[in-house]
Amino acid sequence: MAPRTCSVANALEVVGERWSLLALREVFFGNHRFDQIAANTGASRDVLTARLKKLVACGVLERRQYSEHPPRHEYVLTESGRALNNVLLMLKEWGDTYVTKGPLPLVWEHSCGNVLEPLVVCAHCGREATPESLTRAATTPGDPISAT
Amino acid sequence: MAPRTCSVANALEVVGERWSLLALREVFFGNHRFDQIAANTGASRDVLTARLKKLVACGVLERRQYSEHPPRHEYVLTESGRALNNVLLMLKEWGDTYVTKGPLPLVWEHSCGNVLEPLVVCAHCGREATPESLTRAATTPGDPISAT
DNA sequence: CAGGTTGAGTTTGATTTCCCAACTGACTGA
DNA sequence: TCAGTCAGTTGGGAAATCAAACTCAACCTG
Repeated sequence: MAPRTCSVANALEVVGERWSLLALREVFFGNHRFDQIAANTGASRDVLTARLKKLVACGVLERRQYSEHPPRHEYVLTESGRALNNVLLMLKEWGDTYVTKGPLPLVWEHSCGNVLEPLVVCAHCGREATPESLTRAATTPGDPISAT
Repeated sequence: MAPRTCSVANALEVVGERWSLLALREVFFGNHRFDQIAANTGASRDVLTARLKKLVACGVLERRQYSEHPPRHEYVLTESGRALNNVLLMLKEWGDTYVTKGPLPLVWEHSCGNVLEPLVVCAHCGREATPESLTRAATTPGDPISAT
């Protein structure tokens, strides 16, 4: 049986390997350079090289030259990379709530002045998207959700 | 330099290994049994055994006996596990938008009747949480975001 | 201009994980 | 009795990971 075709799986093919999301977190934080990313994530340098290369190849990051002599590059987010902010926000929220013990290492303040409590809502009605509020709208026949 | 303490990293310690999130996706889909999860994710059985064990140990899944003779178990989501729905939704959305080619394998319909377009908003003001709308509200001194 | 530092990786060799297929054991159903 | 299901476990080879050392080019310092 072939595994389910699924955008979650596709997404994880690109950013699901170890260190990828942490490297992206650093770029979101404004750390665009190899050594900063390596130090702040704890990834070993060879693996980080491979991850950054892959993220560039997949269009999540862009490798941009910021100095000619010596040639130096920095990593910046593409549109696709910026869109991963939502994933990182929800992962952080889940980690804050269910994993991190003690004081939170980081708290975001939203532009409205409050501490950010992220919520996933339906763009059409603005109500929360809970597991119970969702039903399958369309799939190819023969690929039911509960297929074995 | 020690890596940054961060709830994203903590979250990934628990659900960041390969197959963990896909296994959880299957449980969300109503597939609670080992063989179904193995078949639908494509994970090898030994790795899946280890992942499920870890998710149970971390309180994301619960292993529940549903038959005594023979002893059989199924995996169900805890509260912590259900809270991961948001992460999966955003990963799916990102995958839909930036990775999956061709028709989407799955479309959710929200209870409001529309196709779900998930949006991350601030629970206080209801406006979207974009990278630009966020500033650091509190951190321990000496751990600035851009620390190297 | 010798000596040290920075930045961005490569290389190396040992360790750890992963993958796959086969196997087990307890049972069911024909 | 014989095949099939379920939930793993075992074994061996392939692949990925780790940490530390190394490279190379350029810059900085006195």
